Parts: sequence; C-alpha cells; structure tokens
Amino acid sequence: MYSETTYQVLRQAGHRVTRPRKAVIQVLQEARDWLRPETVLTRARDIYPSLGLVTVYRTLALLADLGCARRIHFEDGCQGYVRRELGHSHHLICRACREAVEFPGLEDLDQLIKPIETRTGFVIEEHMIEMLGLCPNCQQQ
Amino acid sequence: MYSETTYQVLRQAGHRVTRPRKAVIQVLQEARDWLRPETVLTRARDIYPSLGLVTVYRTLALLADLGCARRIHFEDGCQGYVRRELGHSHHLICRACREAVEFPGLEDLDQLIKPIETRTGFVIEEHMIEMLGLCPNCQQQ
DNA sequence: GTCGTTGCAAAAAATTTGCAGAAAC
DNA sequence: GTTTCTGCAAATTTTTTGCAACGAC
Repeated sequence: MYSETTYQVLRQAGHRVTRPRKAVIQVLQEARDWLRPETVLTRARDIYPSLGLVTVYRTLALLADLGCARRIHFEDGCQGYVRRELGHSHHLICRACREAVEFPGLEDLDQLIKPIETRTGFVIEEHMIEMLGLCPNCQQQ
Repeated sequence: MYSETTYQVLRQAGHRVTRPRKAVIQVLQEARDWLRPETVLTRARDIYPSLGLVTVYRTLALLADLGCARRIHFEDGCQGYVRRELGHSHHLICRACREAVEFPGLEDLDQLIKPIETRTGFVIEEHMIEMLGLCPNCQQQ
C-alpha cells in the first residue's frame, strides 16, 4: 500500500512520519488526478485541519526527492504533483479530468536514445516523458 | 534562417513584426543555451535598450504558441525557453552548460505508445520528451 | 489613420525563509 | 530530552493585468 511504503521510505531516509506528512500522503494516495499544492492543502485539511501551505510545499518536495511523488509538467506550467509507486516510470495524463496513470519505463526507449547520443556526442543521463490525452471516461463525452 | 522564418510565421498569423519582437527573436537565434525570460531581457536590451520584461514574457509565449519557441521543463522548474526550428521535435539539454540541441521526433515512439493506449484505454494526443545529460564539451571537465 | 503592440506601474500569484513553539522518536 | 518538523508571518520571486502612448502596416 502506497502510504505504508512511503512511511518506510521516509524513515529509512531519516525523516519523521508526522501527522501533517501523513495527511499529505493520504491525499496523494486517494487522488486519481494530479494535484497542485493548493489543492493538496484543501483536501488534506479534511484530515488534519491545522495543516499549513508551507508544509505542503515542503512535503511534496521531500516526497519528490525520495521518489514517492512526481512533479508533472505541461507546455504551459509545471505545478502538478502525483503519487509515484514505480521505480522508473512515466505518467499519462487526461487533459479533461486530470486523471494521472503511471506506467513503467519504456525499456525500448534506450534503443532510440543510443543513436541520439552517437549523433550529438551527448551523454544522456536522464529523460522525462509525459503523455497527454483523454481517458476512457472522457472520450465518451 | 531562423529569424526570417519566424517573421513570416508572425505575419502569416496576423501579428506584427516589431522592434521588440525582433530583438527577442535575435536573442533566441544566437543563443546556444536555454534562456529564462529575465536572461532574454538582459541580452535583448543590448539590441533594443528600451525593451520591457512584460514584452519578453508576451513575446516568448506568442512564439511558443506559433511553434517558433519551446518551453522546456525540468524536474524542479519550467522557466526555460529555446528556439524551435523543426516541426515535431524534442530537446536535449546539457545540465552543465545549458546547451540545448533540437532533434527530430522519434518516429519509432509511436510503436511504443500503441501498447500503452491499448492497455490503458487512453487516447494519447500529445507527448513531451526531454533529455538531460552532458554535451561533448562538458564531458571533458 | 487604424488597430495591434509596448512599457510602466501596480497587482496578483507562486514560492521561500526566519523563527519560536510543537511533537516525533 | 533531543532534534526534527511545523505553522505563521513576512519576504521574495515570478507572472499577469490595466492602460495611455506608440508605431507597424
């Protein structure tokens, strides 16, 4: 389960599992959509009312650092966070309802990257892929 | 040449080719690295001193809209712009010197996307790929 | 001359920092 | 008990808006 795993990751990295952090983690776990810090705050205050926005920012950044959340980016902004459960993975986002689906990294991508390295002389250390589209639900409307 | 092409794109879309816009376009053309709006302003003021930051923001957004610039994104921010000359393309960024190299879209990627659509039921309309690494120059240091 | 565009100032939005008190462990 | 963490207020940074003057066509 996402929250339990996340608690362990926090502890193993020497961080404390506090009530504010638990509330943020629970919100990420229950969300099907991607979330902005402000939205996380609103939802998490149902669980832990005295939560502050600053703590949300700090917790999301920490979780992203530890690999338990991912910051997602769009052509015109990059304020979204989603839960992340897989190691090397990417996200697929519905542009209508914001649903975010995680899928494993594309192994075959390495074969596409090789020729780019050869041609450009770059060493590619990291890649970011995001896909935007419509989820099954929103296609029907 | 990038600037000439860009002027045409602007005109064809019913926009005017003004001195402030020319300055921004020239900066994009001459830059090897990705640029933040503030940086564009500094460099463009060498060409057109009375340029304002607001115009830089508006011009970069317009150029991105028209496909002549691309906003690039990183794990921790998305404030960068680069010149864009190819139709469907992606960018490869050097994490040390910020050099940005454009490369054509990966046709083979479609074959990777298909199975994801099948598995998730999503219709994928757009994808964003960015690669981070070290350019030949920075590898030597 | 017309109408899109500009730059300024100001506003709004987004994010970060300092710090004393609270609470995990 | 110690040390990390929290929330507030305030500061900073980033981006947007309103508007009169300007300038491309």
